[in-house]
Amino acid sequence: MANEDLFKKIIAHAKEYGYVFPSSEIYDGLSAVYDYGQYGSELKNNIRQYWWKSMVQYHENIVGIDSAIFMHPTIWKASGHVDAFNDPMIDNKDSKKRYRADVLVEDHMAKLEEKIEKEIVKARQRFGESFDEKMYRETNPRVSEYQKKIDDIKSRFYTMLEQNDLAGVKSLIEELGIVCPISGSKNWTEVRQFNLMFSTQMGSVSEDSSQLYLRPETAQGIFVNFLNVYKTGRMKIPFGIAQVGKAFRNEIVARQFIFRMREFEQMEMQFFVRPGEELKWFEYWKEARMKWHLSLGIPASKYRFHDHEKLAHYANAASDIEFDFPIGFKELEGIHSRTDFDLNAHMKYSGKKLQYFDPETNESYVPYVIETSIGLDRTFLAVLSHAYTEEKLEDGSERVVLNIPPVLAPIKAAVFPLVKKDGLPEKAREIMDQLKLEFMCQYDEKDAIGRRYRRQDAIGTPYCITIDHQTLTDGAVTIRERDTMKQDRVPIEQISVIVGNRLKTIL
RNA sequence: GCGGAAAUAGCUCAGUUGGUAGAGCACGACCUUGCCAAGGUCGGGGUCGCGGGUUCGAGUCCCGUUUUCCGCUCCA
Repeated sequence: MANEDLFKKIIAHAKEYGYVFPSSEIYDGLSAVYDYGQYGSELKNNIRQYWWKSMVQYHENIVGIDSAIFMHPTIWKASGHVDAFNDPMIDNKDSKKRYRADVLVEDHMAKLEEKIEKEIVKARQRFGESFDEKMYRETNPRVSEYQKKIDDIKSRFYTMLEQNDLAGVKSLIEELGIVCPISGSKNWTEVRQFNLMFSTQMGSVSEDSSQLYLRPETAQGIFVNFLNVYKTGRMKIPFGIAQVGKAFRNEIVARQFIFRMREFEQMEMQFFVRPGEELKWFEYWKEARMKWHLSLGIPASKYRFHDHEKLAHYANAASDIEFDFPIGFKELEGIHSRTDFDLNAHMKYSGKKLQYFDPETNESYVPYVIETSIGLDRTFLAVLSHAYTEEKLEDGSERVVLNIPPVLAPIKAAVFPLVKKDGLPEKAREIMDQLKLEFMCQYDEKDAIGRRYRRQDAIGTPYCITIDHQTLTDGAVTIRERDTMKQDRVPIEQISVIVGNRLKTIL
């Protein structure tokens, strides 16, 4: 596929031009961990700021927080992560398929249940109205045989899960003669536990209570601060709490460059609303978030919604904004209606009353929550992969240019003296020293002017400012625009206005 | 985690049947010059991913391992 080649080129470009490096590279790297380089960290910062401005600064009813990565371990029990993120997995060696070991056993039990149901249906047909199901279950030898098996499996199996007895689970699977639905073989690997949460210790004690998790999502930091922010910020529903921060998931397979990493950054906002109004706000935020994406100047055809049919345990509506990456349409942002699941859970586990007193209705209630959760690294990848352009110019030459939205570009302007003599570098330095107070700028006097333009194209700098001999007499410079390669002669005083104007493409 | 492929300079790669590493670009200095890349001279940079083994001798053959890519699998 041509797109795979494109993806490889983007990854190579990202490394070659200081956007993204493999982590710990001189030590052979670390799987699925990446570092942002000198331009990458600028771009990432700019995306983060652009999001923060549009969410927090432009919404009077949304405030931002920055909660710790370490949190009380009980939070992850309340959120459901401790249960949902612990899956025993088993592979079939013949089909190479992987299954959740607990699901295999549960499916087996479901099959036995089905057999019982069949017997009962048959018996009901036979006995007609006089059929007593309860009696039949207890007395029929075949049915009670099945039931005994199920009860036996249940009692052993759930003990095994609780005690983390993975070897036991494996021998149970073998004992039950469970076969792989694909290969039909019983050739199983060992059962392994995949805990999607990273854990670590706090303090020097090795007790259970000191075990901590690195947060697998930032949302919980907002929920547990709901009361603090609501009270101290004098917030009135509907209101939102936003946060940007790292989250960690020990993915079984983390791949595809920075698309799926084990350490990643989320930009989240939890919007608290009156129960019953959540679906209205869900639609509102779906639209608002799509607008944000389109404000970056990336065409609408690159985005689409994907409404979830299968909802997570906490949600009553969910939709993803997907982006057309070189690897296909993939999730970029999720908008979820999380109901009151999280606040209720924390209320239950903490014993604190996480309610809102509505002065309009004089009622207290647990607010419902609409969540917008966008991957910062994924947005970075979306911007970068859309920006990467290989152009064939009229004169037959080629250039590689990053058409990054100017507001996000790492370097806003580059300053060049046309030649390295005749006082041009001095003049250029003068302009540089002024401009860099306002924008991220770069000074370059090496190599031919054309080559310097191309270097800036490759890192996505929207403007190049060239100082020539004439500048010394007329106080004007040449300003060259990245996308069109057009040049204009403008007075020095106007540079900052022109560069600044292009950065105002916000919403 | 399974299967397949790959790993040589910052990048793209060459390196014959095994005989202790090359090119272009990039980078640095100097010279020349200038409005859309690749002038000249000189220079820096590699224990060939890592660890074993075979061999008088391994970038080259064998085994292991790490990382990356593709497919499967998984995915709040």
